[in-house]
Amino acid sequence: MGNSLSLTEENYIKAIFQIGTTPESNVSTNALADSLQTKPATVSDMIKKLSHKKLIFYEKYKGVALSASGSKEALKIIRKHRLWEVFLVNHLNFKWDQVHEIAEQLEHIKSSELVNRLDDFLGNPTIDPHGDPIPDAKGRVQLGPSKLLSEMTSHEKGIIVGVKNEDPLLLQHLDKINIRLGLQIEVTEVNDFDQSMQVNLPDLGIIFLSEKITSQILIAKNS
Amino acid sequence: MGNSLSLTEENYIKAIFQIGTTPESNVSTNALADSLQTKPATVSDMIKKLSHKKLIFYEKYKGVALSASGSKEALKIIRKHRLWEVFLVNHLNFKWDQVHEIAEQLEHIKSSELVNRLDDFLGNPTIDPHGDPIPDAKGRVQLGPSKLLSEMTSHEKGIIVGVKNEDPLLLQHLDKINIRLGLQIEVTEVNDFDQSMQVNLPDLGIIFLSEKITSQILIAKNS
DNA sequence: ATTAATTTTTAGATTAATCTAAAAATTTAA
DNA sequence: TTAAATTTTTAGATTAATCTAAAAATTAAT
Ligand SMILES: [Mn+2]
Ligand SMILES: [Mn+2]
Ligand SMILES: [Mn+2]
Ligand SMILES: [Mn+2]
Repeated sequence: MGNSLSLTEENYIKAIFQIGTTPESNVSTNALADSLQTKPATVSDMIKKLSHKKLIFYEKYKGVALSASGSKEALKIIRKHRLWEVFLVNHLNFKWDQVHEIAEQLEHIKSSELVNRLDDFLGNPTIDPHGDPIPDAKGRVQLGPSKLLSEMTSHEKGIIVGVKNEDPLLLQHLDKINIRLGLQIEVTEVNDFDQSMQVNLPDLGIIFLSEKITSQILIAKNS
Repeated sequence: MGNSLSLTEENYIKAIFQIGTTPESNVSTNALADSLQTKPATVSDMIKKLSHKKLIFYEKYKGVALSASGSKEALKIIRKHRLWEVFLVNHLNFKWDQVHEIAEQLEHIKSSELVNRLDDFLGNPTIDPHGDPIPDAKGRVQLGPSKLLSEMTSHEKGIIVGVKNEDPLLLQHLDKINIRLGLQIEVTEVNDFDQSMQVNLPDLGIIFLSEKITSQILIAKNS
């Protein structure tokens, strides 16, 4: 392995990993350009380079998918990102809406010794502050099955285990209405017209949630 | 301040700070090229850029010195570097010879909130694992007066407060012969021919040190 | 099945950071 | 105080990452 990825290459690999639903599903040039806030022409150039390095599979006009080594790299970056987020929240008292941007920088620090010691220092956490699973040193992830709150029906119960994205405005709003990971939640009513919901939460009682919110909250698939 | 320094610019600013003995003393193009492991031609280009950004004073063929804003930036980077070193040693159990390289990366993470929270988390340390002073949030350093062990004479006593450089081989050697910060040391003999010394250390007793070593060890100037 | 719209790629430039080789200025030595 | 040595700067290229504009391929719509 005479390779060390540049910061840009790492960001491409991570984006391909996160956009691709399954490891095989191809990611389009435009989707990457959107995600990386760059232009399709730039992406075209870069994917040629990554393909040449055998990190992705690429056929012209057909999009890209990560190779085995590409996936391995992606998981390493994601592991670092999420471990640093745990550090920032658990030890530096950041709020969950403040850590993503800093972790975007810290995920590029190169030292496997550092990552593994950080992992131990944190107590080998399995999820990050947003409920996302943390890959272990070998890149393995243990992801419990979950569904969106918006997919639940009246009288269903479950436990909040994650949020779908890390938009600070969403996270701050959830803070404001006292929704956090680990809470038991029960759907008391679903409004057919706009998919808004009334839910019952411990202590808080019944609150109203729009579909904008319920489609961002992950609930453990019980049993 | 519409400025954010690139990683490269930060490294130049830091190098100028560390090479320049006093804030006024001019740093030569070649000295910078050596320190940054690059070529003089490259340095010439970059110092023009930094001068244009008013981070340094520069006159052709006369070398460079940091401006007030340049110094401020340098101190911010050095603060981050040393705080991260403390974290790595005190919380992740790295040895003092393993942290410099990782800190070279971490010092470029941009978030003043992060640095200040890290500072608090670490208990607002005033020195790093090598005895170097840590600038506070306002860039102030409190540096106790010190001298080199090699400058001491027979029967002088003092306390080891730092090492002059962070070469892992030096640090590992000091570990091996059980020399560390905080030890009381007494010069028992100085050999005029090669400036080698015999010193007395608590528990260890009398050991022999070459000038290569004694010129790297800092002793507090007592009172 | 053509045509139109969209997506993707190529062509040609630009910027930051770097290099080598050569010219210019400064410093050191004879 | 000239000449030699050293240092520093300039000139001209290169590489990575980016852009705009235009061409080519694919996909969607008549
Ligand atoms: Mn994140
Ligand atoms: Mn996260
Ligand atoms: Mn260091
Ligand atoms: Mn240090």
